Amino acid sequence: MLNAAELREDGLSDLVFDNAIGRVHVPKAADVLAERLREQILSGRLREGDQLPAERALVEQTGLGRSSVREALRVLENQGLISKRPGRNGGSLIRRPDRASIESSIDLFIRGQKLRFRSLLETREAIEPASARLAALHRTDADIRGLRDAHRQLEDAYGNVPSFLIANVRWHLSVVAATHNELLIAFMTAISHAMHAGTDLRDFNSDEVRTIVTKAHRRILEAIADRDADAARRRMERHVSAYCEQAQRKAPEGVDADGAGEE
Amino acid sequence: MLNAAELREDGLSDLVFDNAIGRVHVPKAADVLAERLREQILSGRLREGDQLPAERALVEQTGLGRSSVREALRVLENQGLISKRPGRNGGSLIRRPDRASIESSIDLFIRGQKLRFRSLLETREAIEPASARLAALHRTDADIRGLRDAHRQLEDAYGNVPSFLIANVRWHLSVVAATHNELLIAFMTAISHAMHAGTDLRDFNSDEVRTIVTKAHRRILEAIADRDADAARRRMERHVSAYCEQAQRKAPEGVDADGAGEE
DNA sequence: ACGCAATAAATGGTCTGACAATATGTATTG
DNA sequence: CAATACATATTGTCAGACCATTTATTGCGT
Repeated sequence: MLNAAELREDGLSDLVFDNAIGRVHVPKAADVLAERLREQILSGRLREGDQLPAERALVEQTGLGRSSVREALRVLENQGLISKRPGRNGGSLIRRPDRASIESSIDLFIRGQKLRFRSLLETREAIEPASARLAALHRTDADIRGLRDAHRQLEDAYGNVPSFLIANVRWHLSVVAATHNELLIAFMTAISHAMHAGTDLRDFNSDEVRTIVTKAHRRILEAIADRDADAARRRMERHVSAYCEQAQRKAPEGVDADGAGEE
Repeated sequence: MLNAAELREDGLSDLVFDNAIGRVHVPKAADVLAERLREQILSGRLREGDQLPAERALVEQTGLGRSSVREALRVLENQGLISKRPGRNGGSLIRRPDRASIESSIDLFIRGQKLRFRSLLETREAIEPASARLAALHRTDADIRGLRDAHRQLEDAYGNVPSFLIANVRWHLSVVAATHNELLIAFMTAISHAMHAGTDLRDFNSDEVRTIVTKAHRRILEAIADRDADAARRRMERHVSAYCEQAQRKAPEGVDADGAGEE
């Protein structure tokens, strides 16, 4: 294998390289292979459902060791580009990455950065009204059935705060699902996880709040069913911003999304 | 290591397990370790800047083989949770995941799913007006300087369509940057890459279009500088939706974002 | 005592070879 | 012919060696 060491066996070339280029980047074998395979997959030269060569075949083709090949495949698997199966006729099946990897990386980001809860609310305020509008435009009858179902669950869970919260999240996700926009769906799903974890149950502890929420949902649902994009959007905007205001009033400055209700 | 084989050395338990539980999931060693380390990092028991034990130390502590340990670390590195350095005093440094991993997973998703260009436009229509509003609310003086700088670049690039396009993207990213909302920044950055790749240069080929764009930007910038949230949002909404309409007119039904302008 | 060069040590990166676990195809046998 | 046993192909895992890279330590010359 050719690498940087051979490029500076004397002090002269050392100087040249450090001055002229600076910080020569030495890629790792596994990364190079992963990159090559990724391009082959994304460019369509390898199609979904096809099988990658077996590990040992890749070892032969690439001249790399099996550990490097395995690390490359591990990365691709992690990115949702392949899925592996052991056993005869097993191997690496080529897949198209789905929402899962987006969602997990957003989740990691939110948890890792200890993002302010306000950031989540702001993002939600951006996405949900637009989603309601798109849902009204693109919804199918099946979407409406799903929404009505989610609404029923919300009403059924009225007396149980944790269940109500879960049903609430599910309702909002149903709206986004009706947009048929995979990107918005992925964003909202990821945010929902964190929001749900970071929401203080006491926010929904009053009958009044739950009644208002349910009524607002009803009206939004009707607008979507009627394909009234403007109304859907306007109502959703009100609904979300009302909630955000309430949350802001409670915690005026940056509170972590760790869900441990203080004060 | 204990695994599924020992649970069904006779047909009886086989039946029991297949009927009662179905599809026993056997986690892989590397995934288990990665999960453990990830939780330690995210929970804060291992702090940013700390070092993970060396690979060979982890081998001893976990009882796993080095290849499994390495695959686990490779996954964590890929998720932006650690970064590795060779050499004495090298090792695995604990990091907080940044936007990079979100952006790359969104990018993979967009390319892998061959997402309709319309989906990107819709998402942009959701995010940008909200961003303009937040930028007006949260901007600092430095943000304004950055925006004016980006605006100057746009004007300078007026005559050169590819440069104009790049400066245009940069201007929009500057707006989102002024929101100081890491999540929105990550979303827009990721979408911008794909949008830029998928935009037909001819969309900006007329002087008229470029003049309109520049003027709209100017007015949005002023609103943000004046902290006029409503105006900023309204103007951005108009600006973006005008562009979307134009793009829709050109390609009324789902066109892949591969940038190869047909028709 | 000081500075610099050679050497050692610690660590990630890679290869090889072996065996285990798993899943499927194929032959064998009652 | 069906159920079972065996063969085979594949991923999963481990162990050990050696290479590459970086830093600490040592030792030597001045």
